Amino acid sequence: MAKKYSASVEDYLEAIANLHKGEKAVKVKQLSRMLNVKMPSVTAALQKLSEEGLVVHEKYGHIELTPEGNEAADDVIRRHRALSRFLAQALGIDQKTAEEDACKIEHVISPLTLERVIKFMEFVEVCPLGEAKFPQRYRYYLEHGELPPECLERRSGER
Amino acid sequence: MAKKYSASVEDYLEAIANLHKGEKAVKVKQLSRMLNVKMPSVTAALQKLSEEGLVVHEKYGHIELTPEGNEAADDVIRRHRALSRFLAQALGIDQKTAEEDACKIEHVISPLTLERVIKFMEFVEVCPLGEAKFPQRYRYYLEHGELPPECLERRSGER
DNA sequence: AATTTTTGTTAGACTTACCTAACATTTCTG
DNA sequence: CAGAAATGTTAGGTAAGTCTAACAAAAATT
Repeated sequence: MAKKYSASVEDYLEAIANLHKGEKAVKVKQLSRMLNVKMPSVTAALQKLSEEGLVVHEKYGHIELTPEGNEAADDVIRRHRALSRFLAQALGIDQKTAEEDACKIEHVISPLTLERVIKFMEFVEVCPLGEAKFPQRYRYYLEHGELPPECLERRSGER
Repeated sequence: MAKKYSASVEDYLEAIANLHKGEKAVKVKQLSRMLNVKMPSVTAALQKLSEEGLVVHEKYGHIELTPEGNEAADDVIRRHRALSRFLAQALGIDQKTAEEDACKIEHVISPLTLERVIKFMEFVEVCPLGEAKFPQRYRYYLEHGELPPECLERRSGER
């Protein structure tokens, strides 16, 4: 259950799974472009992944994930999605940066923290109080550098 | 300004800076323990760091940071603190896990995301509305698996 | 179908960052 | 202060993961 793979291995698995969703068969070249790596590096990586039983790849042939590889890939993708959503929606980070950071953080985040990130999103979406407007207010704060009017009104006397 | 160092280099700089705050001179052995690495690895790393002008270290002697090394270390520590606070305070993660995750994420987070993490904490602390109680409510949600009473009361009719 | 182009692989090298074993220096202690 | 213990260094190895150059197979083109 949920072995620990290197960042590199996870990247390959993730990329293969994502490419697999397109109609065409997954090729070395595609992976090479997607991962910003030269083709020989892909070949070498696939060899290792095959030996480890995560990928099926015969010389010059298609690239597929084994059930185990698929499971691992799904896990990475799950982490990736949760993180990029969190970064974009909760922290108001632009899509591109959110993607990039998710790509890195997904390899190092602990299961507990991931779970909490997910819970956080749930909570924000579900709680009907001010929190529902939380992201919007936070955006305002980001853009204007000061609290939104509805927050300021009540400030005096508090604290 | 703010060059890009490897995770390993950042770890060494951070550890040296932190140990430096104690009274004693920083020694190889301490670093070795702190970073879970054998002594020869430390020696090798220090050699490289010396060559790069980040550390001053003569054979068998004390270990110190150059101004440049110090600046880099401060930067890492800044990232680390912001992240561990965020994880602990905003996401309600236990101190130990927050520390561990911060240690990893600090090496890969983008400047923008870091800034947003910091801004998020500022906002939560500063906004006088429901958001001030946000972390508490979120904790409740974590512990009980459902929204706190004050949220539930207003649920009907909304959406 | 033969040739060119594209894609994939092999071979071999390099970098980072670790390790163990053996040796050297410092520091502690009797 | 001399020997023992602790600390530090050197030498040499290993593993991951990348690269370039050269070769091989497959696909596309005429």
